[in-house]
Amino acid sequence: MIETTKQQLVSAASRLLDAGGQEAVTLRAVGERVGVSHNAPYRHFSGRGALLGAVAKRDFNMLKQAFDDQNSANDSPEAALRGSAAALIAYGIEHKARYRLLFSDPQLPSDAILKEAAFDSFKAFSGIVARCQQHGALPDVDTVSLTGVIYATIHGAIDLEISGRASGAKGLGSVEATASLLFDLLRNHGATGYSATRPTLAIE
Amino acid sequence: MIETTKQQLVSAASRLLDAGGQEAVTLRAVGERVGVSHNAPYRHFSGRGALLGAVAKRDFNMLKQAFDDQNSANDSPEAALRGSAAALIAYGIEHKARYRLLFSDPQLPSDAILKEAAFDSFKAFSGIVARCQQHGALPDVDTVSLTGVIYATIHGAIDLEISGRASGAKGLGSVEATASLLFDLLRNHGATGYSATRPTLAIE
DNA sequence: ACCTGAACACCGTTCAAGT
DNA sequence: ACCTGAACACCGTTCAAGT
Repeated sequence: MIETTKQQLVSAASRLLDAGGQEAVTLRAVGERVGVSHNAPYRHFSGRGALLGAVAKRDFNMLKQAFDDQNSANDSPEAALRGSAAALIAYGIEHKARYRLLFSDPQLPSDAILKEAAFDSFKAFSGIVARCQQHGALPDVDTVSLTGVIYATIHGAIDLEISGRASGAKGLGSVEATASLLFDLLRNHGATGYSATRPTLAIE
Repeated sequence: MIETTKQQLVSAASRLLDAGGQEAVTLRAVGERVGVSHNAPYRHFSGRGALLGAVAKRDFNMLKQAFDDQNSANDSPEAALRGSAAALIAYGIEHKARYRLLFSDPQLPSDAILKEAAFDSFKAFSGIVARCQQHGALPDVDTVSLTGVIYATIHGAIDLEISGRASGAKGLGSVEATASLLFDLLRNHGATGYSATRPTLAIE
């Protein structure tokens, strides 16, 4: 399965994000990796922003898949929730610049297609939260609002971590510990040694 | 009280952040606002990054002051907590690019002085959390870890909001609603119509 | 339909020079 | 001590031209 030039450009941009962050993704560097000139990308994307948007769309789809996989692989809804959180955290830690592109970059031009991909991944996560509520593992409040709290907490913890804000002498635990504490508190202080299924991510 | 050239450069950078975001803060635009050449800033800062660091330090100090003010103005610890959250949220909404600079920009060069300013504001917030725990308004777990959860949630909600990620058809409530729901849930589902002292921010 | 090379406007930074 | 103007390397983007 060989990649088209367009797909190669997206892959090259993803690798450059991992290697050197946003600033490393210049059209000249992307072109060089693929073996085309620095303005060949304009034949496939309207500009640098649209290329980054394509990276984001691809990763949103992979995250949705990871959430769906957790949902299928775990009989316990709480295990699916913790496993999904772990998958998102792993993605953030291992692909900092890409995580920020998807969840934190205000410049990212989001067309309808990208918005849909982002919403689909959110829906998959939200569905797991709803399952937890039905099993009594999470409080019985409005599902979307509750998902908002959980999503915000995990995102905030990841973002503070990968932006270096948590590394100060703040004594903050790992991102996993923060997420785990939230889940425990939402279960009414029922601290457990619970361990979710180890997440697998099909992201290069 | 006239500003020194150095202070004028910091103020100009802050206003440019508010008006046009990070990309609008070019040394040429900063210099023009102050009435100096585009490389005059190098006489006061080691470069663009250090100038932005000075903006961040100033704002961290103002936020610490806002938290301390909330702590003094409210007899109820929970009112101080909700007021501090509201102050942080208001700063984020009204100064999006500056908020991101302080709490989310991985490029921001953080020397020891800036780290200390950031830590001091975190400590002020953490002290309010501790007061809430003593009054039974928050669960009796490790204070720093609990502050980490609360801080992550508020930061995550603000960041998703100002990066446009919450505006999709996700049905998410306002940032205030997300923070308020967290506080309610941490009090064991005790939903209240609680209203904190309106925060005031001494930020231009 | 897809790509190239030159060119343009813009940027951060450096440096020699001025007061 | 503080500032200026020219210059450099780099960038995204545009455009005329090639196949």
